[in-house]
Amino acid sequence: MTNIVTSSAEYSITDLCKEFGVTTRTARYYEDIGLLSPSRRGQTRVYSAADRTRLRLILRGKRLGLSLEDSRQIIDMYEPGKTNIDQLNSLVGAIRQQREKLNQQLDDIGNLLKDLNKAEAACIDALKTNGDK
Amino acid sequence: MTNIVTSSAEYSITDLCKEFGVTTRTARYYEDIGLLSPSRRGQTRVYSAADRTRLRLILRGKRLGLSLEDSRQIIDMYEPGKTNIDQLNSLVGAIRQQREKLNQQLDDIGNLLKDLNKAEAACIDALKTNGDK
DNA sequence: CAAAAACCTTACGTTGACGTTAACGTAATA
DNA sequence: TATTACGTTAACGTCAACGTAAGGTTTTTG
Repeated sequence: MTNIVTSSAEYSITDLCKEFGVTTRTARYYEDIGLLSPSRRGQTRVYSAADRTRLRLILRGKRLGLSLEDSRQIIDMYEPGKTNIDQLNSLVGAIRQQREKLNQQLDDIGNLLKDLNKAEAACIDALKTNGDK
Repeated sequence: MTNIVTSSAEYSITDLCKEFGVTTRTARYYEDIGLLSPSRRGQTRVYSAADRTRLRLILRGKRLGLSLEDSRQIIDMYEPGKTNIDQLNSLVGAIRQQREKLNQQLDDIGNLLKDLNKAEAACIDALKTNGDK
């Protein structure tokens, strides 16, 4: 259940997981590998809005077929904490690489959608032709 | 569909795999699980244009984060060999489901691209500001 | 106040998608 | 003729991303 007193949002592990349709095992696993790091109240995990956002980004990545390491990279892009120039430069490179991959995906999706349209049309046609046999 | 003069192109396993940048192990594995079924000349595999197309579709699926089983489903859509009406209907359902997933992906990619643009801009800005330290 | 619910850690198990090694056959080539 | 290149099967290994107990606290609820 959500908290009224502390207005800055907090989530229990089950609440958060239910919201995104993943198991608690998943959230704990993401913590194990350092993708999430909720604070603690005693032993119990307390997830902040920022944690929630990170999880959202991770799952978006998954929908796109990214590995968790890919997602980690991308999420790290949002917080270029270390202002080392070399790091920034390689970051720009990584960003452009990701963008190329995404453009390839866009292309693939377009083609696949076309294929699906054709397949559906053929199906419906077969249903019509065959429907009155 | 494609074939007019039986332009029977043939490919060896290494040629095909080199063309698509996968290992022969991969092609054999796809055969193991029934995703490819090249003919044989003696023991040796002989891949046809149709086999090549199937491989291309499988790899396109992979780029989109599909599992091999997903790709199998989709590829099977292209050959609705069995004109059972129930199958056709469920096929149409599957097609629409895939389309929804793809639309979700389109949305995700759009957002991710936006994020990457922002991240890149921030990087470049940091480089400019910091470049003359 | 007892039982159920929700939290925790630890640790072994599983699945998909191949990698890798071994052991061998065949065919062209130096 | 021997080396190289390409083909084969069989089988164990690996890695990511969790699933699934097992066993223990704490909190909530009837």
